[in-house]
Amino acid sequence: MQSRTHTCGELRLADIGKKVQLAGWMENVREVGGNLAFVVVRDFYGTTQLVIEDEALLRQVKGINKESTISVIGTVRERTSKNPNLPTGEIEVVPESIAVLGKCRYNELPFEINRSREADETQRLKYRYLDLRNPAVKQNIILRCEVIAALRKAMLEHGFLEITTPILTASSPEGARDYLVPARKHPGKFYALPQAPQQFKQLLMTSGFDRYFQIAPCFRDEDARGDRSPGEFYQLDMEMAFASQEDVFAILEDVLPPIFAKYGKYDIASTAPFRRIGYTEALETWGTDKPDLRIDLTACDITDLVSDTEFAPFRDGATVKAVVVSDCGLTRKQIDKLCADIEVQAGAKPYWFRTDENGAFAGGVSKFMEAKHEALCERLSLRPNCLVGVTAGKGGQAQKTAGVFIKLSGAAVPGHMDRERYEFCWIVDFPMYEIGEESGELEFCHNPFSMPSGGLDVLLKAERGEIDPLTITADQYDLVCNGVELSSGAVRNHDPEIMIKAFEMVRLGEEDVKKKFPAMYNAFCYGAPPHAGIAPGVDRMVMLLAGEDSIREIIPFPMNKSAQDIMMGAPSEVTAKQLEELHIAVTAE
RNA sequence: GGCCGAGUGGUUCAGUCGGUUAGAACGCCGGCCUGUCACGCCGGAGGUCGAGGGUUCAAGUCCCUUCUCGGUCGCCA
Repeated sequence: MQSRTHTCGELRLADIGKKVQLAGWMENVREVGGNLAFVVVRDFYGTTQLVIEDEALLRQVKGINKESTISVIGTVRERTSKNPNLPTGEIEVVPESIAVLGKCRYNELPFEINRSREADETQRLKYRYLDLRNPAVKQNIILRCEVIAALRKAMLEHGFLEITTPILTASSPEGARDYLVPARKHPGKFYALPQAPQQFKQLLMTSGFDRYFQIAPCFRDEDARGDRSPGEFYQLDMEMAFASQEDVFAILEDVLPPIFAKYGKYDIASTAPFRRIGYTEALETWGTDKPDLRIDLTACDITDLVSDTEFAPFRDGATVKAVVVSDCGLTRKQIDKLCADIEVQAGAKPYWFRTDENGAFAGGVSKFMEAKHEALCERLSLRPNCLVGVTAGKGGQAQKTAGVFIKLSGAAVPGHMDRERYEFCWIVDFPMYEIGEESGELEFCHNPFSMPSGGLDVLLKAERGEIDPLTITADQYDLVCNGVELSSGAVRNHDPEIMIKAFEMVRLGEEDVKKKFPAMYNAFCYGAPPHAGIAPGVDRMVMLLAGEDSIREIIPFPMNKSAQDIMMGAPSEVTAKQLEELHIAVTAE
């Protein structure tokens, strides 16, 4: 026997008179008097109204708890009072019989299904299967599926092969904290879940696969953020042989804009070529390596103008940056709140002053700036009614604070942010090395797989002291959208000789390379193609497309901030027998 | 791990300067209602104010400790 002839989102005026069978969740019952009542049935596809006109049926319906699943056999009828807001609003079904398929045993739920987004998040996660009944919550999961399908289709069309790589693999010595899996057959040894398929995809290149991609699960044991799920996440991981940075950019500039235009909450998306911004320029101009280009504010260096003022934070070698927010109508109270929020995020206090309607300096640190009135007006193009954020500090602190000032004031002051669009940019020319804060010595800045721009020659020059190693950049790039780091990639270092030299710069050598990346080093000794790749985060992409602020809204079964799955009870204790088989002793209390 | 915020019926929240019986909305239960669609109207049940300690004649409110959740920084090659 058929379980249903139509879905709950399907019936229209054209179906009038048909005998149908529907199945779904009993969402609501509205009794309006006499024996007249309306029942809303919901399934994946929509809702359909049943009209109850019969005393026996009414009594039966009143005995069923909401959210039970029911099966209905009845006849489609035109409504006498239609609801234009619903796709099925012109018809209703007159049931002849209703059967309960799955009883909801509770007449009170942890939250109301259609308002679950307002409920406490812990409750939502504990009862995620109920939360997901809410069509608005479900929609993000549908979007996720559509986006992944579109990405996969586009990658295949561009000649990429999807190849899966191991989930149980070896711990990698660099990067994030690993998730470890004890090896039963090898006491004292552990597998690790991959932080990314990085080494496998490079090995695939060495094997002669020309274009690889994978919707790859990645595991990192680091603390969560609003835009960072704890534990696990997915990347559109890709790699191309005999390819340069330009080839990688061309692929993503071709693949992403149509998907953002089609599935995004906003209609406007950058088209190729995306703007390219040097890493150093990004820090100086926007105070961050992930600028939100929807905001029209930038930072300007005023160190030379204010280093001799009476104000201590601007003196003694501090860098001072200014951010001009024109046409600022914020009250004193609002400015204080803004600065307080900035201080929390930046870890340093921002200063400020403003120009009044006549262009005179007022408020905040204005009395220290007055001496340089003319020079500041010229440097910053100050007009009346500007708010000027001033940030100061050693090293990158002034930049960082200015970056947060731009981000928060751009969102807070009307007229400086065009929200309804997707603004992409590439951040390029990352430094290869930096001076480590703890060691005080030269260290890799990002990852050691990247090719130094200029290859072996620049490394040799640095070794001979002809150039400062800190000026060496890597062929490494980030893709940023609306202030979110979507992706990080690089032209890889495929040459063992350059690899060793790159390691020697940080006082390591061939043995260290072999020890840290044995498979890759060995493979590269057998003839490797130059190759490059990138790995956009799928979760963050869907989050941007859905216009959500929390990454948990676009993950079917997310963990909470503390990396717990309250619904499943993970992580959990295991039996003594399991531990014994794994040769594991738990020392924690 | 640091900092900030939150925790009050099933849910979301209010609760003034510490002062009588801790309120509202939604949900739930009962009654009424013949075209509702966030149905409406009347009535009712439902609270260890996260936990522990303290100050006080008196604590949801003040103090200390602690737990949980969220945001943020550290961290995330």
